[in-house]
Amino acid sequence: MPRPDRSRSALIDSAALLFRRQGYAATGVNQILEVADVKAGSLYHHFPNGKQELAAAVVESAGGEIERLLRRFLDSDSPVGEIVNGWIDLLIVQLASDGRDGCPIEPIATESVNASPLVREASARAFAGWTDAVGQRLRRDGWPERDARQTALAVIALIEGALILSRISGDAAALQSAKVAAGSLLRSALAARDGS
Amino acid sequence: MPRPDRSRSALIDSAALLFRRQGYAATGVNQILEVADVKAGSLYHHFPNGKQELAAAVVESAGGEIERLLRRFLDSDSPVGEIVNGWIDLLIVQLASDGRDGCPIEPIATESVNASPLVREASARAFAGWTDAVGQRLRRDGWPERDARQTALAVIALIEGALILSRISGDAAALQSAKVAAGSLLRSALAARDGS
Amino acid sequence: MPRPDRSRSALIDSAALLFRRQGYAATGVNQILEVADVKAGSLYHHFPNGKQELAAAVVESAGGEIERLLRRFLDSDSPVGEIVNGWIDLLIVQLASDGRDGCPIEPIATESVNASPLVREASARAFAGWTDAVGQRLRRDGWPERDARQTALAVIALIEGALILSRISGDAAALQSAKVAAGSLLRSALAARDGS
Amino acid sequence: MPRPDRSRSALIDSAALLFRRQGYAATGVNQILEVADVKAGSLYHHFPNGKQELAAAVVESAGGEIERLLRRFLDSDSPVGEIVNGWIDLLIVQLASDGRDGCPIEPIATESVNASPLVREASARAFAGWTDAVGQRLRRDGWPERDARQTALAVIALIEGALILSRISGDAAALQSAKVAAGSLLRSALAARDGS
DNA sequence: ACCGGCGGGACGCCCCGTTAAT
DNA sequence: ATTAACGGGGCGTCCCGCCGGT
Repeated sequence: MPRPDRSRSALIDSAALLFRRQGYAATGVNQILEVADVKAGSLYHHFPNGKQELAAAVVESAGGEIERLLRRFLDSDSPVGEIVNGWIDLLIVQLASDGRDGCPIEPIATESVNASPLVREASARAFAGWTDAVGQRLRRDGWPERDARQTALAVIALIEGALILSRISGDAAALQSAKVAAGSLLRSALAARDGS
Repeated sequence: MPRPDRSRSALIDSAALLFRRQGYAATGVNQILEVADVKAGSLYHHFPNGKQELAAAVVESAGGEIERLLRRFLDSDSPVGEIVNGWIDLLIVQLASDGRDGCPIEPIATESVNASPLVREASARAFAGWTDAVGQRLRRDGWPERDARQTALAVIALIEGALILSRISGDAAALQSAKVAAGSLLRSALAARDGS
Repeated sequence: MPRPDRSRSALIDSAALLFRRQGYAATGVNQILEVADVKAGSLYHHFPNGKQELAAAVVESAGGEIERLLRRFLDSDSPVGEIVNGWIDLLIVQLASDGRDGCPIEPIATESVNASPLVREASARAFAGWTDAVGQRLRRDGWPERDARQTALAVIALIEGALILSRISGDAAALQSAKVAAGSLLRSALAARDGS
Repeated sequence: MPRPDRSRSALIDSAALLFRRQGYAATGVNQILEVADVKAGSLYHHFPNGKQELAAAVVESAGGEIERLLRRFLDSDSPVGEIVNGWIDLLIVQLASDGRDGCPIEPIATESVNASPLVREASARAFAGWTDAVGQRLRRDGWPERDARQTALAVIALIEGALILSRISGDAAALQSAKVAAGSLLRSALAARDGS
């Protein structure tokens, strides 16, 4: 007998995997159910608003998990630039994995931006959380508030974009360039601050 | 009487519009046909491989158009940084338009990355074209080949990523930050080169 | 804490309302549960045979209530014709109400005629009760058994049919015509008897 | 190879049969498709609004067919009362058939009255057509306009109601009583007119 | 005895992208 | 070169058990 609430997390996990690889619209609910080994009735019990609500839960879950991991990385004493470089290296490895996994949130977010406010808002929260994580670390390093926010946002954008380009082109060149560029952004601003 | 080949371009234009707003999988062939005012038979006359081939044509068309426009911008005598800033300003305006239009290619590309090599390759070509346009301008400015390529790729990734984040968050902050960051990347690399 | 058996009557009342407006098959058990503010477990406690048994209970309850009301009307000293006219006037008012309510039994009965003997028999009993009520009054007025039965049946049929036609056409014309016709049937039969 | 437009009429015929026996909501589209031996795609080609539009077409088709038949009956020289008696006898025979067939329109109409204006209006037209057919015959017999309309409406209501009661009770008593009552209504009014 | 949460399959209607015929 | 037909699958919701708690 399955213990209560196995269904819910199984659905989120399976959906996260499939959305990440195939996209939101291209992934059928039935496929998710099959992978999760859960019957349709249960989905509707846990997520009365169906696929959209499930997607929002996936975004929240994956976004939160990534944010926690990111914050743990950023808590280290290493320079931010090195931490971000390490982070991107992780993405490169993921990209080389079987599923050619990219960002777990971006496909869901992009496809739902004009269709599901529920998902859009969850995605916005997730990205904001990541940006805040980086921004707070920069502030701790002594960056002025405004510069910290802007640079954090640019770094997240740079990584997102590079991940997409790399997935499409099939090689890691974009991510490698992003490493160099992120290092430059984080260093150059530092230099500017030091130079003041 | 419609002149020959009205169908083909009407299909591409309509599909481009709809894919950009709704995504690839979420856009039905019937919807495209209706908007284009074209009957199903014509689609399979011009694009025997159906929706995928149409999407590839859209990517090629939109990608080429953007590349031509980008090259015209980059031909100016202004500094690259200013040109890129102007480019991003255009995207900010587009984002504020009715359709909250983002990149015309990225949604198609992301959704097709694991599903349609045809589209994936067309998308890769488009992004490579843009990157080359920027890279060539940097080389003309005297940048060494390797730096030019890397920085161009990073700038395109940065813009792509910022556009996505801005679309999702609903405000232009990410694109604004991208402007600052792009300026920094293009300037700092120049400085590094000059300083050497 | 809800007092025992609130659930049962709440279910019957809610189901009666919804079946009458939407029909039997078109009304979901979940909708009934929601309106009744009762959880699924309770339904299958009170009605082990589920929706069908609930429908039968609704028919029995509503049918009995109407029969009691009808008998009270018919107990008056007024001529039958006038009583029936008053009855139809009530239906006209109900029809003009918010829910455009028709007969509470007929939709359930019609939909179940070939599907649920349980409900079919309950419906037959309800209609037979109404017919008997009218027939008994006619006998009390001195009508011969056979005429009383036939005319009572015809009057009930006439009213049922007129109610349906009025609901569909959206105006009360059919019910108005039924008033005239019912008066004629009850008078003419009387005349025939007197004239004999 | 099926010749064009076989699908459309096959769908209407099959739906008419099934709706009449099982009701509208209780009949699944898939069941109709199976009986008609037609694939789902075709249904939505001929009836873009789906089940509702199909039901409206069924009502229109069956209603029209009955009206034509009814008018042919009423064109005869026999007295109206006899014609109506003959008509009811037909219904009694139908009721005794395998499918316990009742009115082909009433179940659809009743179930859709609060759900589908499309069907409601088609049903109203059908019933109005039948009423007009009887009313016109009465006028031809010399009845005054108002009496003709009212009596025609009452006769149709009486027959509809009796058919329902007979279907539910499982015997033809209600229809038999309706024969007597209809005869009385049509004769008594005639007598009144003659007596004037 | 009564109620609540969760799960289970089946099926609801609709529409998809596509192919053949007229 | 348009209208008809084709299967298959889209998501949602159906009605109903089986528990555990009270």
